[in-house]
Amino acid sequence: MSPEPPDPSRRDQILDAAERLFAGQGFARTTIKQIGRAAGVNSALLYYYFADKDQLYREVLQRFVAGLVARTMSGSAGGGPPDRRLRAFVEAQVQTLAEHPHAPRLLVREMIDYDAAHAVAQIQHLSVTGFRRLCDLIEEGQRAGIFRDDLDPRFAAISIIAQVGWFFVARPAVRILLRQGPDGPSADVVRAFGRHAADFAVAALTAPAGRPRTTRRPPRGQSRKS
Amino acid sequence: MSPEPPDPSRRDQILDAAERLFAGQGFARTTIKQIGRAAGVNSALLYYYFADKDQLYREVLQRFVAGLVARTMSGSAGGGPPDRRLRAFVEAQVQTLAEHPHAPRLLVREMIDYDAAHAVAQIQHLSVTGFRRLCDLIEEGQRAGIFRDDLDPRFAAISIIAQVGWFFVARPAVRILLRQGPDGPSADVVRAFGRHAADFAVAALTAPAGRPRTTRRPPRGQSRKS
DNA sequence: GTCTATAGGTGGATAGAC
DNA sequence: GTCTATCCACCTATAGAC
Repeated sequence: MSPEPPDPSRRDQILDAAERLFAGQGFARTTIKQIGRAAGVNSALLYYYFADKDQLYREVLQRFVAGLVARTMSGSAGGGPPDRRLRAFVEAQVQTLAEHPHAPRLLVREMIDYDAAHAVAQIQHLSVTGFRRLCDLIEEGQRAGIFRDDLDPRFAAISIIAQVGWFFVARPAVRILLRQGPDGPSADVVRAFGRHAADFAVAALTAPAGRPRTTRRPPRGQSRKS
Repeated sequence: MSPEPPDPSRRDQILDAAERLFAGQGFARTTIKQIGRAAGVNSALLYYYFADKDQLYREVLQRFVAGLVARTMSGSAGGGPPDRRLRAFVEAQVQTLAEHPHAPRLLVREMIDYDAAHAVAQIQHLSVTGFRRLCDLIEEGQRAGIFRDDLDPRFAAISIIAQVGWFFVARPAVRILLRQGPDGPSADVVRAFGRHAADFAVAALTAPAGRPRTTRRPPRGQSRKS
């Protein structure tokens, strides 16, 4: 494929191949031999570097999540008003996922197939960094009065993350819905959706300018507290 | 579990067991023998009713999607202003998924594992009904002037569906993020999130009362048109 | 470190009795 | 229609030569 890059250190070479395959066809359907072949090594060698298929999978996940966290964190860091940082957060999320299109599939598959049994540690990490950062951002905006304060920050954070997550996970459906080509939405459309998601989030959070919204809503005593 | 309902027609009995298992642990990890055991029949019998494991899976999907479509459609039907119907749409989506908590996992797994190869037909069906209905709703609200018109209706529809879809698919993560028990968010929290999602969607779509939003946004020539 | 060869286990699917 | 018994393919993981 490429003229044999000197030495991606074998180990990474295997991890790369594994990431591609796991993301592309899932854990179960990916065989050790496929990974070996794709990595250009004998399949038995995998057992020299990794204890078993399970551990290999966990390491792939770990490597990826670490990168994702680093990216989104740095994206929303720095100063500026909360809405600006919120926007940056969303766009960093989109950009990272656009560069690793199969990455979200890895995470989601993990959640779906194993109830995140392999990845609880990584997801917990994500939760105490990315998610928390987003919640803090929202709360800050609420205190500052530029975000409406009748939305639960944690729910809002989920809604915001969901937009982008779903867009990538449901790629095949999105492809059909938007009438895109067989490879899924083009890079242009992905970027456009990123801007949209940021707009949508900011619009939902922005406090209405004075007049109440069109819909009624009872005070609703925050039913979640246990 | 229940005192042996007389005759769920064997076939459905098998489909029920298969749906539970496929949703719970995925296609690959679910074995024919497991399904047989769970359905209380011999595994060989499955081949009397279904050609192979693949076809059984497709029938499970089909049965479920049909139900989902029927529900969300009737939920958003009827009269009322667009924002009210939008709210009804979201809440119908939540209610259906809450009653079939593993259902979205089935669909998503299908997209992730096989790029929706098994389910293109069903997804296309969803797209020409549920999704289109939602887009129409949004456009109607835009024409009526109660929804802002600077959002792309199809993107907005994706954002709206994403909230709920993600909430259920990412259940394990949501569980951790919201600090819920091992079984995932409680019924109360699910309902509360449903209300939130409707609020969030309506808030994002509702036209600002006069003054422009706080963030700048270039005219942006709808980069998606090819 | 990297390979060959193979043991050991499991799952999808079929044959055929009842 | 439903079951018993079994075949065959394939996959993970190990043993051991180089």
